[in-house]
Amino acid sequence: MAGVSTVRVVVVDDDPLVRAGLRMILGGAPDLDVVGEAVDGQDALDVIARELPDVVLMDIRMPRMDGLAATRRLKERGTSARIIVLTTFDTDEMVLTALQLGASGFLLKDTAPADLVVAVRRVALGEPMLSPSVTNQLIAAVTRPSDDGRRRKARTLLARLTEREREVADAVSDGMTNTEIARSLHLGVATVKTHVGSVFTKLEVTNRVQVARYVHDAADDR
Amino acid sequence: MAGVSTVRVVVVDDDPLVRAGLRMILGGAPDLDVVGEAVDGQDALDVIARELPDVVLMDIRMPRMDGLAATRRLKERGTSARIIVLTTFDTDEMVLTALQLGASGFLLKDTAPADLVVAVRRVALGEPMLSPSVTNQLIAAVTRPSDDGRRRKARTLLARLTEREREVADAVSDGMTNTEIARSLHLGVATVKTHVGSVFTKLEVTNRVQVARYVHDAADDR
DNA sequence: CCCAGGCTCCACCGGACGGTGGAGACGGAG
DNA sequence: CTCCGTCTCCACCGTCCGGTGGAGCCTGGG
Repeated sequence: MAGVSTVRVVVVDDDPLVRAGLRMILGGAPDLDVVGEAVDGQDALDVIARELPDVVLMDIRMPRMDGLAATRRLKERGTSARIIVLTTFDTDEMVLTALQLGASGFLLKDTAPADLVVAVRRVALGEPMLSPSVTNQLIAAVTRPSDDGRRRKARTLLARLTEREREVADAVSDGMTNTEIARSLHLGVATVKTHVGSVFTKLEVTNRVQVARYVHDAADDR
Repeated sequence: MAGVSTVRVVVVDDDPLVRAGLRMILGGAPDLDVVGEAVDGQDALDVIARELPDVVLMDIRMPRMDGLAATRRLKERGTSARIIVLTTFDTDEMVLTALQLGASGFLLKDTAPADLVVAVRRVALGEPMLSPSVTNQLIAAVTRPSDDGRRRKARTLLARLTEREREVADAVSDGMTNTEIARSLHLGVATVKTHVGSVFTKLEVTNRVQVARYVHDAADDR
């Protein structure tokens, strides 16, 4: 895909100095070709549609349409361009949002020129490229021990349930009525009521919404 | 911290050929110094305790004690050494486990020698270093679009609720009865029932457990 | 062998829930 | 001003839920 020969790049930033700087840095590499510039997200959509670049360097903070919105639009219309988000700040939320939108890279503006060139090359090849601090955020996001307290408690309590009770509890937390559960498990309604009752006792709750809470807490993956 | 001058490295792998290879690659860099080798996790603990390296290149698959277990032990005893996990395979689980244990890097054994040297230097400086495919796994882990679908739907539907209805819906999903909600919001039970009713209509559900599902889906942060 | 525990079911009851239709007050949009 | 939406409440009614106290059945362990 793309540049076996030359990697076509579009630079999107509202600051003329930044655009000039990027053009100079990337232009210094013989295998990179800055084929277009845009000053905001709206502009970027046009330029990218026209130039069909391999890689887009996209600022986030821009007037009219910001870089994340532009990235969303591009991905929606199935662009083949890989997008590197380039920003001064790396707030947690922006990083996750950008990556969820399908950005291939997330670089801080303090990235060394040489690294920037490397990043563009790698992204053009389909590899991801993140600044170290962004990588750290990603690791932190994945590592998070979640809501350990509630989850442990929920698991402990749920572990006391018998097989059948567990099935019933699951059905309850799916929002089913006793009658529906009875049908679904091929049981009498009376039996379901018995099971639901012992689930209440074992989980120390008094209504089915609270059962749903426990079940969902315990299931909460990741 | 550590190597302003020389980065002290320990290589841990049960395969003599791999150790020799790594020693050659890293030894070729004047600022890197391979100060020790270990053939398994158990051995590694001793060598690292003795040599106090800046960076450890740690294989996962090893006899006696594997690399992940060794990493855990090292971190438990508060080692200052940064650990790069080096393996042929990059299963999802191993990656997450390694990072949760505090590994600073996760590289595949097909990493280019030059990149390996770069990785050791960066990790020595406290930066993370992941192979592209590992980064992709992390991104995938964070992206999970499945959750997103339910969540968007839930948010959309919940957005239709009025302020009051939203409060009532929250109370409902906390497992409160109508009477409790009435007391907590200083309302008549009749009013609560009305609100609950319109919540059902707007969310297109028929009982309060299903309301709890929507509310929790929409709230599901991370 | 018996007993404990799990699964299945039953009857009864009061209270909570869910659906329907209405009403008065208030505030903002047209 | 009138209309519309929101918030507040009311009454009625059938259903479902949750609690209590049973009862058989089967399996596995002491």
